[in-house]
Amino acid sequence: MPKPLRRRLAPEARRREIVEAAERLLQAHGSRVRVEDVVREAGVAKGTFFLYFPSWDDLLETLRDRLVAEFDTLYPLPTEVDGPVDWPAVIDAQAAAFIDFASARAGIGQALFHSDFAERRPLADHAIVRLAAIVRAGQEAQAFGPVDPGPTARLLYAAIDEAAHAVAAGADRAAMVAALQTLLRRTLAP
Amino acid sequence: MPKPLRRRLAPEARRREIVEAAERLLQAHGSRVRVEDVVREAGVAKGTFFLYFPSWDDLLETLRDRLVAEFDTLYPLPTEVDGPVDWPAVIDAQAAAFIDFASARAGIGQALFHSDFAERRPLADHAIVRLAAIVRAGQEAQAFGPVDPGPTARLLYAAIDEAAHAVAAGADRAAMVAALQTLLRRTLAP
Amino acid sequence: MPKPLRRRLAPEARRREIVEAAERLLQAHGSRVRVEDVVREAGVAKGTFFLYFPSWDDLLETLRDRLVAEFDTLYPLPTEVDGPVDWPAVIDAQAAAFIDFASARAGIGQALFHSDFAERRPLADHAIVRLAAIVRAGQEAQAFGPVDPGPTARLLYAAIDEAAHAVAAGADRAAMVAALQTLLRRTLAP
Amino acid sequence: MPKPLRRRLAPEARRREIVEAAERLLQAHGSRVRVEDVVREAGVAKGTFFLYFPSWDDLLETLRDRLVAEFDTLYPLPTEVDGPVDWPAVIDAQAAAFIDFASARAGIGQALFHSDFAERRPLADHAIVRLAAIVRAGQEAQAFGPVDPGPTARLLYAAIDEAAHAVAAGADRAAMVAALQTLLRRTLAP
DNA sequence: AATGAATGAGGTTTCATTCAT
DNA sequence: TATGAATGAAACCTCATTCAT
Repeated sequence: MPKPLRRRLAPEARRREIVEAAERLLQAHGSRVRVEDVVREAGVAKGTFFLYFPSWDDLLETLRDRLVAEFDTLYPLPTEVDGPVDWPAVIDAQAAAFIDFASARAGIGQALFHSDFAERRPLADHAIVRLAAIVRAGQEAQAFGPVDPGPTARLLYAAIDEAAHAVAAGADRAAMVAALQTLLRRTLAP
Repeated sequence: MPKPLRRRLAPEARRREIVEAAERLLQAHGSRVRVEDVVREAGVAKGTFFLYFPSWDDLLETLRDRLVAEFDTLYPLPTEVDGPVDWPAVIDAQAAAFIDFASARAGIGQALFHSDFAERRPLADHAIVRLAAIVRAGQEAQAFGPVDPGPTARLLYAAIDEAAHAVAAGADRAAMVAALQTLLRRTLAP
Repeated sequence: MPKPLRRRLAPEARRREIVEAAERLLQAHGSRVRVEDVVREAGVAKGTFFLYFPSWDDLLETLRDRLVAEFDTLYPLPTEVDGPVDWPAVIDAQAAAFIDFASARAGIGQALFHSDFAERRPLADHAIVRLAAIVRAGQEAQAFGPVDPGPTARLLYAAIDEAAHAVAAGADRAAMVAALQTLLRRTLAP
Repeated sequence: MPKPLRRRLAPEARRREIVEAAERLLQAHGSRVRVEDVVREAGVAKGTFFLYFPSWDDLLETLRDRLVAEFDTLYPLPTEVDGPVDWPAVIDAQAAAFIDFASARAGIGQALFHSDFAERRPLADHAIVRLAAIVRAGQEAQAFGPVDPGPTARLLYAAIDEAAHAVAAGADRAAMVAALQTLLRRTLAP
């Protein structure tokens, strides 16, 4: 049995390895994953885990922040500096992007957003705030009707999230995207 | 001295006692509730619990079925035997009913539908099927537009559920209902 | 391998078995003893331990209370109902009794009274209060001089305890008892 | 960029830094202090600690030796070269000195002398030997009575230590010193 | 049918000590 | 000499489930 030898890494690198190991496992097995599994996957000792994360929930929180930041980076909101924005198209694109992003990460999504963890450590509604901002900008540009942005953004986000969930569960992507776009466009129509 | 055997109740009654004890506790404390808590609340021994439910998850499943059936009984769908049906009004009424029903049972809802349990034991999409039926009936009556009933029902259900969640969490009920009705009517408009 | 079969006992009996197993081990190995050791010695599962004691320190506290009560029962203080009391003799007898009692339980004494546990869960100074009561009664009976009972009792208890410790560690019992009795009688002499 | 090597200090100085950091922390927090805390306080790496002390207990032993030596230096025993010695006064003075010395270092005292460490690494009874020497010298000078020096010194030390402990815990210093001096003088009186 | 004592695998977390750099 | 990332055994504790009574 080849002893797996102690590899010394820069803290950020080791931390990232653990995070990525967790990501892989959560993706595959959802919230059944435990510290024990993560350290095996990452090839580190159990103590090493707690060197980087005070508790299991702190790892999940890190993962959640990472995921949110990653989406924001991949799909930034347009600004008006480059000319007028086609807000309906933006909503469509963001929704489609979210579906693809989230349905490709269904296991993680379940573990982070639809599990007991989400209940224990509620998330500031970043995605909803983001959506509400789009709605308000579209309203200012006369592209959207006079819906109440806050509550509406919340409902739309739920629909988008559900679409991602459905696609991940095997639903027809094209049908879901079409239904979602109908819902979005009609709800926000002037 | 013969033990004071608790034979007071017929099996069905005993089973119901346990179920109702669980309901009360889940409502109050969500998915943190344990077998231990339920048997204490129900006034039965731990073993008795497993006499009636092979596992904890089976109790939750029972609870889920009960909840679904209760809603269906309280808010039955109209049939056309009594004359034409105002389908948009039906959707509105069902949505409002759901919001009130679910937001009054937020703890249970969390434990049954937004927890690890929901993942372990996925639910046949009863509520969505029901909504799709309404959509189809409305379409046949020319009251709704040509949306794809299955996917659309799924998205609408997500929005309705989210509205209930938001109301339970303290959001303004009137604003949520208004936003939701806008979304429903516009999405389904002919 | 003969599976050790599950023995069902009355709670008090099982609790006593655990306590006594702990007593044996602490006597032999002092504060190195762990939950794991106790359950093995008692022949119960780990969970059973925590069924009876919320934490390890709670077991130690139980042991401490037991020990104190046992001494009080074995060597009760005399009352004046049966005629005048020879207080110097009482002090001598109590001290000798304590030495024998405690030196026969040195391991336990260490774990309960001279360990980090004693620091974490300080004990109400039962033994000192008891000694102070004897000093005061002796003073009222003109048998003892005008020392300050509280502080003096504290110092005398320390001396008695140390004598027990020394005897347990192999010191000559007769010499320790003699030195202690000299100290007690002279300190308290009228 | 070359690492800022901390070669500032000679080994002896570095070692003393660690010892003093430990002293400060033990004084403040007793036996709860860990290696981690000490190295942070001393500003050295964890490995450095084990370069100077093979184990945690070795540090504590060093600390103990230091403390004993410090007391001996601060309060040396008188010799007869300068004329006759007032042995009862010496005992009183040493006791009072010990009380002040030890009660000002209660945290350290707990960690070194009243903890599991004291059990793991028993101390050669330096303080007791010292006290016995005083008793014997006093006896030779006819200042003390015919008590058994060894056992008596042990008991007296226990009383003195307890007095320090009590003062540190908030007891009235004057009352404790008075009670202790009564005990010492009477026990040793000719 | 009912009980509740007992189980034990599984979970998180701690920390003195090691060792690659 | 110094560092600090890494280790891993060991600790405490939980709780769904079992089974002798």
